[in-house]
Amino acid sequence: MPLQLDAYDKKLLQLLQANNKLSQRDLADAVNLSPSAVNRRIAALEAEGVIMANTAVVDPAKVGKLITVLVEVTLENERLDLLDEVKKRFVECPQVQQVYYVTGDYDFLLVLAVTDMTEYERLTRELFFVSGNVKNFKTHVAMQRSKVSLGVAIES
Amino acid sequence: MPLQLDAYDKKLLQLLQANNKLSQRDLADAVNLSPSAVNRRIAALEAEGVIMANTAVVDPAKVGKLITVLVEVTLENERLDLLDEVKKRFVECPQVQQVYYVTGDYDFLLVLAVTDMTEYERLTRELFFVSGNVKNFKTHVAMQRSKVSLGVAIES
DNA sequence: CCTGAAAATCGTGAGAT
DNA sequence: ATCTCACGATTTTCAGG
Repeated sequence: MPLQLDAYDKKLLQLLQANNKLSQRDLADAVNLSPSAVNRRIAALEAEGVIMANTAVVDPAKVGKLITVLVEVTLENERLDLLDEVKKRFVECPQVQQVYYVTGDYDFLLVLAVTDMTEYERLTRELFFVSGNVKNFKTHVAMQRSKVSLGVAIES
Repeated sequence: MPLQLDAYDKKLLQLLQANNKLSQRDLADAVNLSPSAVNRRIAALEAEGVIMANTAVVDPAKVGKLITVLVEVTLENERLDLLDEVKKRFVECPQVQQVYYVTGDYDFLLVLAVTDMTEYERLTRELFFVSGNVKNFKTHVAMQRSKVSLGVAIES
């Protein structure tokens, strides 16, 4: 499943993860290919799903989301349909950035970007109490977001 | 510090978080402005740091990073210089996607994308044992990455 | 602040290697 | 697979409201 990526593809992925607004000409210069070769390779990487999305990263603080919260959630019951129901609720909440279903002493880890603790408290009600399937949750407030990316290390 | 963003800016941010490759003309149509107005506003959002980066999101699995690991790290000593030293090590590691310094019963939460558990084990040595300031760490392997984004909810 | 047009730059497909 | 070239589209700047 890890596809065949040659050195050109890897270099392009590194560059595009850092800045996907680089022109295909500049990319071409950087990797020593022609612009049209770059164009084709990027199209292929997108078609194969290696590049899943192209996004602007917004600073939460600059749009009023001053608080990042990490939440460990433990379920009452892990029956598949109940699990999916609660997962769906997490995923669809716009303040929830990330949802991981994990091994270990809790079931989900959530990352949220919220305006203030009042908003967070309201969300806890919507996300955890309404369902009835959440046994407990533990809240951690992030004092620092020292590194926040989705960047993947691409080995040369 | 939450800047003055009008309805146009907010709509543009929503659209660009979903897809920053939309042409300025399409954006202009979507928000009912001229393309050049859109151009100016995006430039301003980038200059103000509201848009922090423009990135291609890579599927970790497609480039061989099959495992996502969440790690809770507890330090021995939170003296500022020691804290910065260990934080720096975390941030600079390319397999580490995210570093949060948090309140609660541990100090850091890390998100890593790794090839396999062998690579993770090697990294634990580099990141946790070499420093000497890590009291303990708890590893959670993500069975599902149900939602992974840096998207911020922009209230209309 | 905006619009609209001109100028510069860029993406993309055709054809040849 | 690749490159070069040319065309159409896009971005960007600037004059005027």
